[in-house]
Amino acid sequence: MPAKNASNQEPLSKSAQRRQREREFRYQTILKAAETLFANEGYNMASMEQIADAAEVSVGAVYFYFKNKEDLLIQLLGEIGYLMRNILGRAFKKHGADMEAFKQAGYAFFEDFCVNYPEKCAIIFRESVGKSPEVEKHRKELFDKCTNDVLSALMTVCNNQGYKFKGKFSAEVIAVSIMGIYERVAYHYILWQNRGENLKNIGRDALAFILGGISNLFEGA
Amino acid sequence: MPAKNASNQEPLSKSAQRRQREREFRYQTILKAAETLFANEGYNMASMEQIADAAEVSVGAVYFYFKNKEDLLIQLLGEIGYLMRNILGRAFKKHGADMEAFKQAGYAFFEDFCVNYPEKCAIIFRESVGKSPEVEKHRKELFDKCTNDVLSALMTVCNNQGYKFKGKFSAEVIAVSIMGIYERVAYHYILWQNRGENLKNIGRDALAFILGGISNLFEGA
Amino acid sequence: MPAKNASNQEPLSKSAQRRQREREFRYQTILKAAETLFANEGYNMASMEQIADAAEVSVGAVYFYFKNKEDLLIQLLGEIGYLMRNILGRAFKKHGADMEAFKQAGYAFFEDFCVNYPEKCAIIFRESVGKSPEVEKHRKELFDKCTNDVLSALMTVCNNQGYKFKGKFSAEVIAVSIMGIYERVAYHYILWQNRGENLKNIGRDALAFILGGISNLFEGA
Amino acid sequence: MPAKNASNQEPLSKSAQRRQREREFRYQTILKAAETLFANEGYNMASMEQIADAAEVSVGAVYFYFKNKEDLLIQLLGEIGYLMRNILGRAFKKHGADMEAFKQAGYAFFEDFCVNYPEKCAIIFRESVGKSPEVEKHRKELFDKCTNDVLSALMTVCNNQGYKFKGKFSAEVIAVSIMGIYERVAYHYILWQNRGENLKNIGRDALAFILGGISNLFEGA
DNA sequence: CATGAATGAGGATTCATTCAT
DNA sequence: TATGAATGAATCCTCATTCAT
Repeated sequence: MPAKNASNQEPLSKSAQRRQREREFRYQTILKAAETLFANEGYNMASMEQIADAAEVSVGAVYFYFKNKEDLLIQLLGEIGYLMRNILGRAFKKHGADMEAFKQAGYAFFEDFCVNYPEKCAIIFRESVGKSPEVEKHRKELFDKCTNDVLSALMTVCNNQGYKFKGKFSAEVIAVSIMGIYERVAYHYILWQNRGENLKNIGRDALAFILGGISNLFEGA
Repeated sequence: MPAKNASNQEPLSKSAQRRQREREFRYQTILKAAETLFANEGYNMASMEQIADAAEVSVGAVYFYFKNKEDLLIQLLGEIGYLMRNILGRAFKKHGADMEAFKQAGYAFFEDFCVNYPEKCAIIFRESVGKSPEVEKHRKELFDKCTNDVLSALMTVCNNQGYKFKGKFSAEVIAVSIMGIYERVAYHYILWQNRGENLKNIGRDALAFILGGISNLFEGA
Repeated sequence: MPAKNASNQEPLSKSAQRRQREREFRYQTILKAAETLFANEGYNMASMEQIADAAEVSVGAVYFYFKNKEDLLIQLLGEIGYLMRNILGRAFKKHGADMEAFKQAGYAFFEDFCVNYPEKCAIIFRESVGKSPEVEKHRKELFDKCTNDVLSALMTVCNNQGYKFKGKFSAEVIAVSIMGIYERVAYHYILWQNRGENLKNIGRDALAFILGGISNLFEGA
Repeated sequence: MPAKNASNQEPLSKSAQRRQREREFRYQTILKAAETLFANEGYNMASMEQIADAAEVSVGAVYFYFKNKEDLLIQLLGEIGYLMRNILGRAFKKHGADMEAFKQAGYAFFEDFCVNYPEKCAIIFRESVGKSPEVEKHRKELFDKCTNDVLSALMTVCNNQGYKFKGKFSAEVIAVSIMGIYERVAYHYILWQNRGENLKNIGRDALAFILGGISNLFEGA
């Protein structure tokens, strides 16, 4: 992630390459340690020393790779958001970008993202909430991107399948609502009830609800 | 709220009554100060001294009425949750407990609760998230109650209007989803975009989406 | 104890007498509550509110009867010291003020004072130590009085039995030493080992040691 | 004292050695500052900030070396106890472990320990009394060790000199009594009367008393 | 690059004491 | 006299951050 030497195009020496690899490895090790601690102890409770200990580096090293504690959370938010959008986006494209694909993307969110990465769920949906203006800004940006993803997907489906929105319903509100469903269902069943094993069925019900809501707003659906 | 002398049925003396009133008044003053500061500065940034200053009392007085800072947040959560459920519940009952009433309750959430009490929105949806196990417990309890309210309302509508759920869709998942929509729409448009003036239309779109989703899961709707 | 109206010799009215009695009763109730709490929770840990609660009076009432928390401890020290010296003194006089009487006084300390009043032991030997210059002053005065009691008793025995101190041994050092034995034996077996039931035998051993020490310093013993 | 790297046997690098030394030095500096302040101002009155100031470090540094204020007192108790037992033990062994040695050990307590370290006297005999259950536990452990030292010494003398205790006198009670004499004589003449210069003679009188008490309990002494 | 000791501002909390009623 | 709400100074402790080695 940290792009040292980004513009410099001369090939790196062997040892420089190794150092580059080690650097990247350390960066990820620390980030992973922070993720685990933030998720399990809470952002506020997890101290930089604990994070350093868990990553088996010194406190100073953490500050070498990250500006400060907030930065750790922001980077985490970035990586988790990237992964989440990837999982959803890939599922959508893989199934042909029609309404069925939209559903499959929803399933992927629950079954691939939430079930496999409960700690990442805890970070985006719980630990990054209400922390600081800076974090909130990044959080907003991430959620806006996701909302736009959903919105684009909806539009794509419209175009591909010849649907049209009935009346003046704001598609953005629909997208925001869908995000809300994803978020709270994940929070409720993963973070509060720890029922990962049931999430497949839960996700199917949620998607049935969502698709019902969408189809009702279309003409000729 | 603090029920001194709850079981004791002898009528209070005049001066005791006045003290009781002043007591209640102080309690509310401090709670209001905390609400404002938590919403605007953030729970972590707001210090007990600031709260005391804002309420025009001493730090000690805050600790006389509340066990600690966490308790302040928990009481706030309780009062806000009570108000929110009241607004929704009243709107539902007033309109006859049918699907129309369900919709009106949703409108009430957006138009009466969110628009009039943006700070309370900030507390339940942002500042109380991921704070401590104790706060989280109370948050979960509140959201569980709300989910149950929605669930009961759905069931009532079913019975009153002779609807039946198509297939095995879990009504609980639907209820959780609806809560998710309420929460994120409020967060997005009130806390992030500060578009209280548009919330009426936004709420109508959200409700159209929700009702569409519900009706699609009913037989004979 | 609090001698209101000490010099005024006109006989008190009935109601004034009753008030006087009630006043005395309250004073003792509070002092007893403080004793129990100081002994069991420790002087520092026991709050004035706890003391007031235990005595079933208001905080203000405690301050009506006692100047401050320190005063509570000082009064306690006074009363306990008075009781302890009484027990020892009476035993000494009752047995004729000879060496046997000295021994009996020692037995009385262990068997009558320590065994019956472990909380008072905790106050004089533990809770009043190292608290404040003022308390320490009173503690010193009390121990000085006790040391003098022992010293006088020794001298009385000398005179009565025709003994004389061998050489230049300071009788005061002996008296201080004896006080030290009393104190630490009480502390060790009552406060640390809670072995009140064995204290009779323990006291006998201690006294055998003390008497041996004394007799060795006498000529013609 | 703080044994970083205790098991690791590889020789430390030069700079690591220096760090180790500095670490140890700081630790002792802080402890010394605490000792002085506890002894002169009292444990309760001495604030962590004062201690930090006196040691010329930051408050944080104090907490880097010690868990909390209580820990400071406990470590102090440990070091002082170690020193005191060493002084006594060495004197006893140096003089041949007979009754004369026992007496010399007593002299050493008064003349070497009390006179040279009045502040340490204040800590063990005054400032550590009745502070908290944790401190009291350590205090008890220390006094138990001392009592055992005295007991062992007595037994050694018995064996070496062919003495036997007359009757059933509990040697433990004698040991506790001797500790009591040491403690109160030190408290009385050092902490209350500040008569260090007379302590030599005072100690001799106390020891005469003790030895008299002991010899009287022996057969064939 | 890595280390980890040192910093010190900041904040929550306590509790003896006061005083209006 | 009695009450108990109110005060606010005092203090312990945390922990993100820095920087000399």
